[in-house]
Amino acid sequence: MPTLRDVAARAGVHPGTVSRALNPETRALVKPQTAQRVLKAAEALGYQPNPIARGLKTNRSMTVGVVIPDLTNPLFPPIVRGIEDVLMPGGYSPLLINTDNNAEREAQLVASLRGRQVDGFIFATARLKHPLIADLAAEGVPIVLVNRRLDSPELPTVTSDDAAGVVMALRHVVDLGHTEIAYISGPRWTSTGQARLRAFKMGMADLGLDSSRVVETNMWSEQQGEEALGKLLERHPGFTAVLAGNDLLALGCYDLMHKRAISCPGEISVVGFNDMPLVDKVRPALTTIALPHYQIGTEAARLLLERIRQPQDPPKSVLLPLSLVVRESTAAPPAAAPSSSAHPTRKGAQTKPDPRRPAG
Amino acid sequence: MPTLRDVAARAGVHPGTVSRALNPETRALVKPQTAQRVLKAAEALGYQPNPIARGLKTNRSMTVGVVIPDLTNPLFPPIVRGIEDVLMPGGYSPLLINTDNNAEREAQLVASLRGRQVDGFIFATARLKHPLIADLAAEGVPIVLVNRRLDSPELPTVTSDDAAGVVMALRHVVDLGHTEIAYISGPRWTSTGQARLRAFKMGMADLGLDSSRVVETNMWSEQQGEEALGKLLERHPGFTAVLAGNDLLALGCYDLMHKRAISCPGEISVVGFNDMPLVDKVRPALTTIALPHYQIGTEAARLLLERIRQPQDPPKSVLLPLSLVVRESTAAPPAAAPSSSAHPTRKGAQTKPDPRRPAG
DNA sequence: CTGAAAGCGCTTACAG
DNA sequence: CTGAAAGCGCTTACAG
Repeated sequence: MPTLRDVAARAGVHPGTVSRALNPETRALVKPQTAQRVLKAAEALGYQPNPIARGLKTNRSMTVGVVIPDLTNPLFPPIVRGIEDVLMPGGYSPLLINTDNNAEREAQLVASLRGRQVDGFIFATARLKHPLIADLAAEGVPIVLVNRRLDSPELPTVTSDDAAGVVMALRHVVDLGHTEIAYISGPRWTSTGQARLRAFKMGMADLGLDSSRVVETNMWSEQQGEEALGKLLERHPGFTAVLAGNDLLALGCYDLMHKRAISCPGEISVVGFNDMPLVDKVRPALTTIALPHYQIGTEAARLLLERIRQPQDPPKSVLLPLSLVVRESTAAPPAAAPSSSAHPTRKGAQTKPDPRRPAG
Repeated sequence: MPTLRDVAARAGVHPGTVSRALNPETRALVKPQTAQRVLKAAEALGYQPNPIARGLKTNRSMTVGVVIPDLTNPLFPPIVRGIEDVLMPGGYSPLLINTDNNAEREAQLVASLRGRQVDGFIFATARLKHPLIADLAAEGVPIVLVNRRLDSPELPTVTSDDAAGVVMALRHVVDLGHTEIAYISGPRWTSTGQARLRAFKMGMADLGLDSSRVVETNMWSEQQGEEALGKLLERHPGFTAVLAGNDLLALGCYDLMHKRAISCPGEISVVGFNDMPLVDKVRPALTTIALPHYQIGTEAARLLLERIRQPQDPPKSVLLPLSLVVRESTAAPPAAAPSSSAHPTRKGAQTKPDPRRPAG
């Protein structure tokens, strides 16, 4: 592999000059003709600068850490692709680590990434209390959060409007005629779990509906979703629709309903959250709130690049819009067809049926 | 961040000595007591060696390129996790790139990885003819292939036994009573597409069955699977079972059958290949041939580490076993119940029904 | 067994 | 505008 010296020799200039000519930011310092000569020599030799050597000098590695719970959770691949597709053209490579929701493992892997001199981090694993991330931020390490926030400090974040999503889901089932609605909440130690639960309670109260049918899980998993629906059926029977904190929890509901031969949406309607890849393929295809996964990744990467390149600019955050995707897991409640008497206390809900779906 | 010099100062020795004491491979060169002192000083300072500086000297980056078609294809996340889980404890970090099956994009991204001085590559994108990989191999770059091979040269590869898998699938549907069996082949420019198609033809011939109901696709995609089933129905009607070259093609069959209201497995049984995550969740849950995805990743990473550390050892390959997973997409053919008269020409097929499934 | 020195391939003040 | 030089944090022949 040719080095700077080789290019310098061929162009008949000093290596320092080659360095300046090749870097677009310093090219202005060298006479245009000289720059031309250098560029041509570099081209002829197929010269590629060695980022390791550059990194040693500039104290940057041109890599960033991307911290996710688990790549095999279908939510993350599109986000990671979005990150890569922005980072790589920007000259940065992502270094991916999976924490398996294990704080110790996370600390260890993050330490190894710091040892590799990563120039910043994208975290998809934030808990409301997260000393590791808070400490990193305090040290001035560029950080961007995706999906979830910390309770403090204010870090640049790419999230979607959790509350608005829950309200959309709620309005959808209410429009179908449901009034007895249960909620399976994700863990309260995540900002998403907390925000979505709050939105459910407020939304139900606004509609004058009973918001006491709630079970909280302590992880975002299918297993927990299955257990949660079991608890709901036991403790708060009589509901005809259940909103799940995310798609994994919703799929867990499917598992239990399959075992107990409860029909979905015949007896109980289910709404998820996230629109993970493939939830359109399950039966019944899942009605859910869609996040722009890929875009979450691209925006996060863009934000991080900004933090790295202009560290003193005030940190920006991005709030992405979401949308209701109506599929097969929601329908009118059994027996009581949707009529005005079926939802006696509704105030403020739009009665306009969803245009993508035949009424009733 | 403390450097070697800091440790040396604290331990009262020369930086060279610190380097030797800290590296397990050279530790024997320094007096045990000195080594102890150095280790303690390093510990006290929280010293972490800088891999960038080391890499500059040793001409290794401790990174490897991992080249896949597209991370959002559910087949790859478990493989990538397997790779990471072996590489990272070994001190290496994977650098992931997505080619989108675009040779130009692949060449460009591989070049950027080489610029980053990766110490080796794992390719999941091999075509039978693949000059890029062949050239890299000729240069002596450590390479491991997963899933697919080149026609030459012999590179270390982690694959599963494609032919055996097809035979398992075939025997399964024959045991259910099918004799009119179609095949949707993946692209012939991949070793997997080629090997599986051959195995189907040979297997059918061995059973004395008609193996002419074949359509070849030019990509592994749902879309192509849907089109292929359409062609089969048009050109070779009358079959009661279809084996798909992989799960994506099988899911494409589902799409067409859903549109045309063809019942699966009522009218046509479908068998996939790969057991991608989530194909157990689709309806009907897909009967398929399961690959040990995660293990493919771990084995590939292990093989690559061997190639990097002992380049002159002869290259090894690994052939992983697969297994039939019977779910809901296969059943006895319609009308003709499985009886001896229904498969007049069977020779050599085991008639023992699959134990995991009630007969007929 | 340990020190002194050179050097990996770059970047960047400092002169001129 | 360009050259000469120092140095980023390591490793590793070479002495002693």
